[in-house]
Amino acid sequence: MVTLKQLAEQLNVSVSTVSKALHNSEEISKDTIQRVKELAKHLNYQPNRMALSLKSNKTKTLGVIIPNVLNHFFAKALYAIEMEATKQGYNIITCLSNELLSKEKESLLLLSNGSVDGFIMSIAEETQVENNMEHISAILNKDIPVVLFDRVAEDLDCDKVIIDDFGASYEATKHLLKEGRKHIVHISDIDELSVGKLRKNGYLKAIEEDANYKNDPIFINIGKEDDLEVVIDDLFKSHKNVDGIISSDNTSGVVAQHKALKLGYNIPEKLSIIGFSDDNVLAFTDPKLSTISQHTMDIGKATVELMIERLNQKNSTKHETKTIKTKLILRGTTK
Amino acid sequence: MVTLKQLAEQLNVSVSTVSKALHNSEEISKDTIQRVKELAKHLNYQPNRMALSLKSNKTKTLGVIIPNVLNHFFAKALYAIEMEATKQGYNIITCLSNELLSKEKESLLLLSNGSVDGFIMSIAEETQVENNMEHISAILNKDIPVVLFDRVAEDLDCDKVIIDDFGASYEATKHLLKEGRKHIVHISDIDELSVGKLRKNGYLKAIEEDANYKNDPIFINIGKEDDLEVVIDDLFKSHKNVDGIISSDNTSGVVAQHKALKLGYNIPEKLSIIGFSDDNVLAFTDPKLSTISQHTMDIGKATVELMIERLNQKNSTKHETKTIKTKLILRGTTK
DNA sequence: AGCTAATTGTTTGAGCGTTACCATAGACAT
DNA sequence: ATGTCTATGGTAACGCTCAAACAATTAGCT
Repeated sequence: MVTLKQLAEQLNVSVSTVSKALHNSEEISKDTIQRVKELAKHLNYQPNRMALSLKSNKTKTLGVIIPNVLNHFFAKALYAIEMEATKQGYNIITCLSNELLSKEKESLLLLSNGSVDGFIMSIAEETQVENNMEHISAILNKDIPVVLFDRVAEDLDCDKVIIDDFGASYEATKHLLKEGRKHIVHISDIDELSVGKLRKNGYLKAIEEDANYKNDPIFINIGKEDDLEVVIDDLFKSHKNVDGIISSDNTSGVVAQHKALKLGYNIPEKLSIIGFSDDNVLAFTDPKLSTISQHTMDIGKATVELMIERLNQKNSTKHETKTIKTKLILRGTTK
Repeated sequence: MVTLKQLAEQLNVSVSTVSKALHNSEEISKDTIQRVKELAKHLNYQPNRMALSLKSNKTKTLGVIIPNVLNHFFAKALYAIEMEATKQGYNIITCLSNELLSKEKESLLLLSNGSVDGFIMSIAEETQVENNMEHISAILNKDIPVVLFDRVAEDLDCDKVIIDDFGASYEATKHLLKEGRKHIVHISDIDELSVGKLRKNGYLKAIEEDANYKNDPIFINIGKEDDLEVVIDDLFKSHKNVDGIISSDNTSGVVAQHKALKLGYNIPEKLSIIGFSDDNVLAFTDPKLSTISQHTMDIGKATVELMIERLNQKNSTKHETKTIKTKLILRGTTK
């Protein structure tokens, strides 16, 4: 890499002159500025990032910790985060916690040595289950900003971006109730997660509020070890009269639809399905799955925006929680 | 952040003593070493990454440039790369080219200022279409190592990790021929990509070699603007007698299967399907889709391994191209 | 005992590539 | 002379490491 020193030597001026010239300093003569810039361009000079960071104590880099990139929601969030960060002149260092507390801890630790200006993260499952947030508090105590998205923790004092999981689920369930459904099932593979609980409660609330709904709520939990398809097969075996399904993740709604069609359920006449899904699954469904759109791009964007704001006025201002609107998109699997 | 200087002041020794003590230098007395380490631990000292990098001219960071994270193959590759990099003590800065030459160029440029020790990348579609590799050569000329995976460029002199696209497609087609299929279609949404061409040619070769196969090859190209579902509907309309399908991407095989089943095709009795798919789509298929497994985890791992090798012996050794084995996995959509 | 020589433990200083601040040299005006 | 520009150079600092210098002790030798 070409350095200021090399430019200075070739031009027979001092390093500081070169530095100033490249910054268009008033102190330097037009002529010198031009000579310096020409050579710099010619030699393809780029200021060394590490030296800059060392000097300024800013890295222009964000640490992004994602529980699972193979989950479409997080892949899309990463996509949105990368886009917005790039737009704002930041790079992202991506770490995957793989839902493990240990990996999350390690990433946080390893990057808190001046590698990044702040962290954007969604909390790993294990971390939420064990409710162990010390590693995150530790980062906050070091005055490194953290913005949480989607899976957040109540008691962490930092910026957050969430959706109204409770409300979205409540609304979707209400819709099924309005259709007159009497046996509505809630399927979830994220029962222990904050968002999972909220979605479940939204469903529950809607059902409990409905005076005409006489049946008990039905919760189907997909455990880590469970085979989604088997669980859903079992569901239809044990609950032949199910006529509404709310799925709290991207895939189980689709699988439920497939299984139901195979069993001869008439969708949406006899059975309605709504999934917390992205449109990447639509091509696999017929009729097209009705979904709760999470506006993942907006989530990612808002996350980065909050972070940058925070970085630009580190101290002051109270922490903010931004709620991104969801949207119930009715397609072919609902009436 | 705590610095050596702060430790030194508190302990009344010089900065270099502290530095050496933390490195267990022989020169420092046991006693001092212990005192230093205790305080360091107590104050949670972490060496400043930027200072280290500036000094050593190593960042322990890799730039990873991915064409599209929403594509499951790349998400999985990213996953594998992150895992292996972390294992080897490297961080990754992730950039998404979104299939654009301009974005790819920019990422390469921005990170080549000492931000990373090397680049791992799969080439953007636009870059391959325009066959413009100058930005990558430029990086190589700067002596920054690059490892390409999956989508590579013949004439770039660097390490590469690929699969035998031609062979895999050839083998899969052969299988369909062995089943006695007479109207085999090749569906692709990556026709302009190096890998797309190879897969197509593998299919073609197998068909041409088969003396008993009398029909013309049938190529279905999914363009950027096309609606996959519409194109596949059209396929079945215009080629009612299709009895074999090779799909060169993760989703079109699945969609083809759905459409075919809906139209009443008997799978696999009357129609066989093989996709270049990962197992994430299996839950959406019934019978289960037969696939060419690309061993994406191995690809990612090999990529990082090649990179680390290269970094550890920068000069010397000729560049290597590693071919990861594929595997034809026959499930329910083939006989 | 009295000297050098080796050993031990520490400090000094330079340098990685930058930038910010301060200093200085020369030209010119007062 | 003194002051005021203009254009440039020098130095320190960011946090770290490494080579070299140094001081203080200990060992070795006559």
